[in-house]
Amino acid sequence: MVSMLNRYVQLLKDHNLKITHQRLEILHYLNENRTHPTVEEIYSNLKKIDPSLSKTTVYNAVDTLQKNNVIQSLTISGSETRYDIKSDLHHHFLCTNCGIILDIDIACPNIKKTLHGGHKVDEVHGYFKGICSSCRKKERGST
Amino acid sequence: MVSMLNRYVQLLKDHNLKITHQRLEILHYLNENRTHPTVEEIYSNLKKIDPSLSKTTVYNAVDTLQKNNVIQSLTISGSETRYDIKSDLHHHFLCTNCGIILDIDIACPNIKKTLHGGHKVDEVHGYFKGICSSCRKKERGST
DNA sequence: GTGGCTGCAAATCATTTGCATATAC
DNA sequence: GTATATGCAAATGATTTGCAGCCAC
Repeated sequence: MVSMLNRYVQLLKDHNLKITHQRLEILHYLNENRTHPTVEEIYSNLKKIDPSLSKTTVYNAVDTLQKNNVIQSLTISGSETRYDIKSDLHHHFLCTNCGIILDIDIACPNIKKTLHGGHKVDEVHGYFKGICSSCRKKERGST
Repeated sequence: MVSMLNRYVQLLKDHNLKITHQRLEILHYLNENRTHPTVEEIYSNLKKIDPSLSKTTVYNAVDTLQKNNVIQSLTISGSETRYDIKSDLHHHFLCTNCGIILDIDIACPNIKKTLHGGHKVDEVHGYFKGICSSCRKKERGST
Protein backbone atom coordinates (compact mmCIF):
# COMPACT_ATOMS: atom_id res chain seq x y z
CA MET A 1 0.00 0.00 0.00
CA VAL A 2 2.75 2.42 0.95
CA SER A 3 4.87 1.15 -1.93
CA MET A 4 1.93 1.78 -4.26
CA LEU A 5 1.64 5.29 -2.94
CA ASN A 6 5.34 5.80 -3.56
CA ARG A 7 4.90 4.59 -7.12
CA TYR A 8 2.23 7.24 -7.77
CA VAL A 9 4.36 9.92 -6.12
CA GLN A 10 7.28 8.96 -8.33
CA LEU A 11 5.02 8.93 -11.40
CA LEU A 12 3.94 12.50 -10.71
CA LYS A 13 7.50 13.62 -9.96
CA ASP A 14 8.72 12.08 -13.22
CA HIS A 15 6.35 14.39 -15.06
CA ASN A 16 7.12 17.47 -12.94
CA LEU A 17 3.61 17.49 -11.53
CA LYS A 18 2.80 18.61 -8.01
CA ILE A 19 1.95 15.84 -5.54
CA THR A 20 -1.60 16.39 -4.30
CA HIS A 21 -3.87 14.10 -2.34
CA GLN A 22 -6.47 14.27 -5.06
CA ARG A 23 -4.12 13.22 -7.84
CA LEU A 24 -2.83 10.33 -5.75
CA GLU A 25 -6.38 9.20 -4.96
CA ILE A 26 -7.34 9.32 -8.62
CA LEU A 27 -4.25 7.40 -9.73
CA HIS A 28 -4.89 4.81 -7.04
CA TYR A 29 -8.53 4.50 -8.08
CA LEU A 30 -7.65 4.04 -11.74
CA ASN A 31 -5.00 1.50 -10.87
CA GLU A 32 -7.38 -0.56 -8.74
CA ASN A 33 -10.37 -0.20 -11.07
CA ARG A 34 -9.52 -1.22 -14.61
CA THR A 35 -13.10 -0.64 -15.73
CA HIS A 36 -12.39 2.50 -17.78
CA PRO A 37 -14.46 4.71 -15.47
CA THR A 38 -16.02 8.06 -16.34
CA VAL A 39 -15.32 11.24 -14.36
CA GLU A 40 -18.66 10.74 -12.65
CA GLU A 41 -17.69 7.23 -11.52
CA ILE A 42 -14.28 8.31 -10.26
CA TYR A 43 -15.84 11.27 -8.47
CA SER A 44 -18.74 9.51 -6.78
CA ASN A 45 -16.55 6.67 -5.54
CA LEU A 46 -13.73 8.84 -4.22
CA LYS A 47 -16.25 11.22 -2.67
CA LYS A 48 -17.07 8.43 -0.20
CA ILE A 49 -13.56 8.43 1.25
CA ASP A 50 -12.84 12.13 0.64
CA PRO A 51 -16.10 14.06 1.06
CA SER A 52 -14.50 17.42 0.25
CA LEU A 53 -13.46 16.27 -3.24
CA SER A 54 -14.83 18.38 -6.06
CA LYS A 55 -15.86 17.12 -9.48
CA THR A 56 -14.00 20.05 -11.03
CA THR A 57 -10.83 18.72 -9.45
CA VAL A 58 -11.41 15.32 -11.00
CA TYR A 59 -11.85 17.00 -14.39
CA ASN A 60 -8.71 19.06 -13.85
CA ALA A 61 -6.66 16.12 -12.63
CA VAL A 62 -7.55 13.64 -15.38
CA ASP A 63 -6.95 16.37 -17.94
CA THR A 64 -3.48 17.12 -16.58
CA LEU A 65 -2.61 13.44 -16.19
CA GLN A 66 -3.70 12.74 -19.73
CA LYS A 67 -1.73 15.62 -21.20
CA ASN A 68 1.33 14.20 -19.46
CA ASN A 69 0.68 10.68 -20.75
CA VAL A 70 0.23 9.26 -17.27
CA ILE A 71 -3.26 8.03 -18.17
CA GLN A 72 -5.17 7.83 -21.43
CA SER A 73 -8.72 8.76 -22.42
CA LEU A 74 -11.31 6.79 -24.38
CA THR A 75 -14.38 7.95 -26.26
CA ILE A 76 -15.60 4.51 -27.33
CA SER A 77 -19.09 4.82 -25.89
CA GLY A 78 -19.90 8.22 -27.27
CA SER A 79 -21.46 10.46 -24.67
CA GLU A 80 -18.76 10.38 -21.98
CA THR A 81 -15.00 10.34 -21.81
CA ARG A 82 -13.53 7.40 -19.94
CA TYR A 83 -10.09 7.00 -18.42
CA ASP A 84 -7.54 4.20 -18.32
CA ILE A 85 -4.33 4.08 -16.29
CA LYS A 86 -2.55 1.97 -18.89
CA SER A 87 -0.68 4.29 -21.15
CA ASP A 88 1.02 1.72 -23.37
CA LEU A 89 -0.55 0.84 -26.70
CA HIS A 90 -3.56 -1.41 -26.54
CA HIS A 91 -7.08 -1.26 -27.89
CA HIS A 92 -10.61 -1.49 -26.53
CA PHE A 93 -13.69 -3.60 -27.02
CA LEU A 94 -17.18 -2.38 -26.08
CA CYS A 95 -19.92 -4.95 -25.58
CA THR A 96 -23.03 -3.34 -27.03
CA ASN A 97 -25.15 -5.65 -24.90
CA CYS A 98 -23.80 -5.27 -21.35
CA GLY A 99 -21.62 -2.16 -21.82
CA ILE A 100 -18.41 -3.64 -20.48
CA ILE A 101 -15.18 -2.27 -21.95
CA LEU A 102 -12.29 -4.71 -22.27
CA ASP A 103 -8.63 -4.21 -23.09
CA ILE A 104 -7.57 -5.81 -26.37
CA ASP A 105 -3.98 -6.59 -27.26
CA ILE A 106 -3.74 -6.76 -31.01
CA ALA A 107 -0.83 -5.43 -33.01
CA CYS A 108 -1.36 -4.17 -36.52
CA PRO A 109 1.82 -4.39 -38.61
CA ASN A 110 0.40 -2.04 -41.24
CA ILE A 111 0.26 0.93 -38.88
CA LYS A 112 3.19 3.24 -39.48
CA LYS A 113 4.30 6.39 -37.72
CA THR A 114 3.75 8.25 -40.95
CA LEU A 115 0.67 7.37 -42.96
CA HIS A 116 0.37 7.29 -46.72
CA GLY A 117 -0.07 10.96 -47.55
CA GLY A 118 2.54 12.14 -45.05
CA HIS A 119 0.37 12.45 -41.95
CA LYS A 120 2.36 11.98 -38.74
CA VAL A 121 0.64 9.67 -36.23
CA ASP A 122 0.98 10.37 -32.50
CA GLU A 123 -1.89 8.27 -31.17
CA VAL A 124 -3.72 5.17 -32.35
CA HIS A 125 -7.07 4.16 -30.89
CA GLY A 126 -8.67 0.90 -31.95
CA TYR A 127 -12.30 0.57 -30.89
CA PHE A 128 -14.06 -2.75 -31.43
CA LYS A 129 -17.78 -3.09 -30.83
CA GLY A 130 -19.77 -6.29 -30.60
CA ILE A 131 -20.92 -8.93 -28.13
CA CYS A 132 -18.55 -10.15 -25.42
CA SER A 133 -18.05 -13.86 -24.79
CA SER A 134 -19.92 -13.69 -21.49
CA CYS A 135 -23.06 -12.25 -23.16
CA ARG A 136 -22.77 -14.77 -26.00
CA LYS A 137 -22.82 -17.63 -23.52
CA LYS A 138 -25.93 -16.23 -21.83
CA GLU A 139 -27.67 -15.83 -25.19
CA ARG A 140 -27.02 -19.46 -26.04
CA GLY A 141 -28.25 -20.61 -22.66
CA SER A 142 -31.56 -18.75 -22.83
CA THR A 143 -32.56 -19.50 -26.42
CA MET B 1 -29.32 15.01 -59.51
CA VAL B 2 -32.56 13.13 -60.03
CA SER B 3 -30.63 9.88 -60.22
CA MET B 4 -28.93 10.77 -56.94
CA LEU B 5 -32.30 11.40 -55.38
CA ASN B 6 -33.47 8.02 -56.60
CA ARG B 7 -30.44 6.41 -55.04
CA TYR B 8 -31.30 7.87 -51.64
CA VAL B 9 -34.95 6.86 -52.03
CA GLN B 10 -33.86 3.32 -52.83
CA LEU B 11 -31.45 3.33 -49.90
CA LEU B 12 -34.27 4.22 -47.51
CA LYS B 13 -36.66 1.70 -49.09
CA ASP B 14 -34.04 -1.03 -48.76
CA HIS B 15 -34.07 -0.47 -45.03
CA ASN B 16 -37.86 -0.14 -44.73
CA LEU B 17 -37.59 3.49 -43.73
CA LYS B 18 -40.15 6.10 -44.70
CA ILE B 19 -39.12 8.53 -47.43
CA THR B 20 -39.14 12.04 -45.98
CA HIS B 21 -37.76 15.28 -47.41
CA GLN B 22 -35.55 15.72 -44.37
CA ARG B 23 -33.94 12.30 -44.60
CA LEU B 24 -33.25 12.81 -48.29
CA GLU B 25 -31.74 16.23 -47.64
CA ILE B 26 -29.49 14.83 -44.92
CA LEU B 27 -28.34 11.90 -47.07
CA HIS B 28 -27.64 14.28 -49.93
CA TYR B 29 -25.71 16.61 -47.64
CA LEU B 30 -23.58 13.79 -46.22
CA ASN B 31 -22.92 12.45 -49.71
CA GLU B 32 -21.78 15.84 -51.01
CA ASN B 33 -19.84 16.84 -47.88
CA ARG B 34 -17.34 14.19 -46.87
CA THR B 35 -16.06 16.32 -44.00
CA HIS B 36 -17.59 14.18 -41.22
CA PRO B 37 -19.94 16.95 -40.10
CA THR B 38 -21.57 17.34 -36.69
CA VAL B 39 -25.34 17.59 -36.23
CA GLU B 40 -24.88 21.34 -35.82
CA GLU B 41 -23.10 21.60 -39.18
CA ILE B 42 -25.67 19.50 -41.00
CA TYR B 43 -28.47 21.49 -39.40
CA SER B 44 -27.15 25.01 -39.99
CA ASN B 45 -26.32 24.29 -43.64
CA LEU B 46 -29.60 22.59 -44.50
CA LYS B 47 -31.53 25.27 -42.63
CA LYS B 48 -30.49 27.67 -45.41
CA ILE B 49 -32.37 25.73 -48.07
CA ASP B 50 -35.11 24.41 -45.76
CA PRO B 51 -35.84 27.06 -43.10
CA SER B 52 -38.46 24.96 -41.35
CA LEU B 53 -35.96 22.19 -40.56
CA SER B 54 -35.59 21.36 -36.89
CA LYS B 55 -32.41 20.29 -35.15
CA THR B 56 -34.39 17.57 -33.37
CA THR B 57 -35.23 16.12 -36.76
CA VAL B 58 -31.56 16.03 -37.69
CA TYR B 59 -30.84 14.19 -34.41
CA ASN B 60 -33.70 11.77 -35.07
CA ALA B 61 -32.73 11.18 -38.69
CA VAL B 62 -29.01 10.52 -38.16
CA ASP B 63 -29.89 8.24 -35.26
CA THR B 64 -32.29 6.20 -37.38
CA LEU B 65 -29.93 6.13 -40.36
CA GLN B 66 -27.09 4.98 -38.18
CA LYS B 67 -29.09 2.22 -36.53
CA ASN B 68 -29.91 0.97 -40.02
CA ASN B 69 -26.27 1.11 -41.14
CA VAL B 70 -26.96 3.70 -43.83
CA ILE B 71 -24.44 6.07 -42.23
CA GLN B 72 -21.88 5.68 -39.48
CA SER B 73 -20.97 7.81 -36.49
CA LEU B 74 -17.55 8.92 -35.27
CA THR B 75 -16.48 9.99 -31.80
CA ILE B 76 -12.88 10.77 -32.70
CA SER B 77 -12.91 14.40 -31.60
CA GLY B 78 -14.46 13.88 -28.20
CA SER B 79 -17.12 16.46 -27.53
CA GLU B 80 -19.39 15.95 -30.52
CA THR B 81 -20.60 13.02 -32.60
CA ARG B 82 -19.82 13.28 -36.30
CA TYR B 83 -21.41 11.47 -39.21
CA ASP B 84 -20.10 9.80 -42.35
CA ILE B 85 -22.13 8.41 -45.23
CA LYS B 86 -19.57 5.76 -46.12
CA SER B 87 -20.45 2.57 -44.37
CA ASP B 88 -17.72 0.33 -45.80
CA LEU B 89 -14.67 -0.28 -43.66
CA HIS B 90 -12.20 2.56 -43.43
CA HIS B 91 -10.57 4.46 -40.60
CA HIS B 92 -10.11 8.07 -39.58
CA PHE B 93 -7.28 10.48 -38.90
CA LEU B 94 -7.74 13.63 -36.79
CA CYS B 95 -5.23 16.44 -37.15
CA THR B 96 -4.79 17.79 -33.63
CA ASN B 97 -3.54 21.06 -35.10
CA CYS B 98 -6.19 22.07 -37.67
CA GLY B 99 -8.98 19.66 -36.70
CA ILE B 100 -9.50 18.13 -40.14
CA ILE B 101 -10.70 14.53 -40.20
CA LEU B 102 -9.44 12.40 -43.07
CA ASP B 103 -10.43 8.95 -44.30
CA ILE B 104 -7.67 6.38 -43.97
CA ASP B 105 -7.57 3.09 -45.84
CA ILE B 106 -5.46 0.68 -43.86
CA ALA B 107 -6.23 -2.99 -43.50
CA CYS B 108 -5.12 -4.87 -40.42
CA PRO B 109 -4.70 -8.59 -41.10
CA ASN B 110 -4.72 -9.40 -37.38
CA ILE B 111 -8.32 -8.27 -36.90
CA LYS B 112 -10.65 -11.24 -36.77
CA LYS B 113 -14.40 -11.44 -36.51
CA THR B 114 -13.95 -13.22 -33.22
CA LEU B 115 -11.28 -11.90 -30.89
CA HIS B 116 -9.08 -13.93 -28.58
CA GLY B 117 -11.39 -14.57 -25.64
CA GLY B 118 -14.44 -15.25 -27.82
CA HIS B 119 -15.77 -11.71 -28.24
CA LYS B 120 -17.71 -11.27 -31.49
CA VAL B 121 -16.78 -8.11 -33.40
CA ASP B 122 -19.46 -6.22 -35.33
CA GLU B 123 -17.70 -2.88 -35.79
CA VAL B 124 -14.09 -1.74 -35.96
CA HIS B 125 -13.17 1.92 -35.57
CA GLY B 126 -9.56 2.97 -36.06
CA TYR B 127 -8.84 6.50 -34.89
CA PHE B 128 -5.43 8.00 -35.62
CA LYS B 129 -4.41 11.34 -34.14
CA GLY B 130 -1.46 13.48 -35.11
CA ILE B 131 -0.40 16.21 -37.52
CA CYS B 132 -1.63 16.15 -41.12
CA SER B 133 0.81 16.63 -44.01
CA SER B 134 -0.59 20.08 -44.79
CA CYS B 135 0.08 21.35 -41.25
CA ARG B 136 3.54 19.74 -41.26
CA LYS B 137 4.44 21.68 -44.40
CA LYS B 138 3.29 24.94 -42.84
CA GLU B 139 5.31 24.23 -39.68
CA ARG B 140 8.45 23.70 -41.73
CA GLY B 141 7.85 26.86 -43.71
CA SER B 142 7.39 29.11 -40.69
CA THR B 143 10.22 27.88 -38.48
C1' DG C 1 -56.91 6.24 -41.27
C1' DT C 2 -52.95 5.64 -38.52
C1' DG C 3 -48.39 5.04 -37.02
C1' DG C 4 -44.31 6.97 -37.56
C1' DC C 5 -41.94 11.62 -38.34
C1' DT C 6 -41.36 16.45 -37.58
C1' DG C 7 -40.74 20.64 -34.97
C1' DC C 8 -40.86 23.30 -30.87
C1' DA C 9 -39.76 24.21 -26.08
C1' DA C 10 -38.14 22.58 -21.90
C1' DA C 11 -35.16 19.39 -19.53
C1' DT C 12 -30.97 16.84 -18.87
C1' DC C 13 -26.21 15.54 -18.85
C1' DA C 14 -21.23 16.16 -19.49
C1' DT C 15 -18.01 19.53 -19.33
C1' DT C 16 -16.02 24.33 -18.85
C1' DT C 17 -15.30 28.80 -16.80
C1' DG C 18 -14.59 32.46 -13.27
C1' DC C 19 -12.94 33.29 -9.13
C1' DA C 20 -11.67 33.06 -4.14
C1' DT C 21 -9.16 30.11 -1.07
C1' DA C 22 -5.80 26.67 0.03
C1' DT C 23 -1.56 24.14 -0.57
C1' DA C 24 2.91 22.21 -2.62
C1' DC C 25 7.44 23.41 -3.14
C1' DG D 1 6.37 33.70 -0.99
C1' DT D 2 4.49 32.36 -5.17
C1' DA D 3 2.71 29.76 -8.67
C1' DT D 4 -0.32 26.19 -9.10
C1' DA D 5 -4.27 23.28 -7.61
C1' DT D 6 -8.65 22.95 -5.41
C1' DG D 7 -13.62 23.68 -4.77
C1' DC D 8 -17.84 26.03 -5.47
C1' DA D 9 -21.40 28.00 -8.32
C1' DA D 10 -22.85 29.55 -12.57
C1' DA D 11 -22.52 29.04 -17.60
C1' DT D 12 -22.18 26.48 -21.78
C1' DG D 13 -22.90 23.08 -25.31
C1' DA D 14 -24.52 18.71 -27.00
C1' DT D 15 -28.19 15.78 -26.79
C1' DT D 16 -32.80 13.99 -25.10
C1' DT D 17 -37.58 14.20 -23.91
C1' DG D 18 -42.57 15.32 -24.05
C1' DC D 19 -46.00 16.38 -26.79
C1' DA D 20 -49.08 18.35 -30.51
C1' DG D 21 -49.69 18.45 -35.32
C1' DC D 22 -48.35 16.59 -39.93
C1' DC D 23 -47.36 13.44 -43.61
C1' DA D 24 -46.03 8.96 -45.95
C1' DC D 25 -48.01 4.81 -46.96
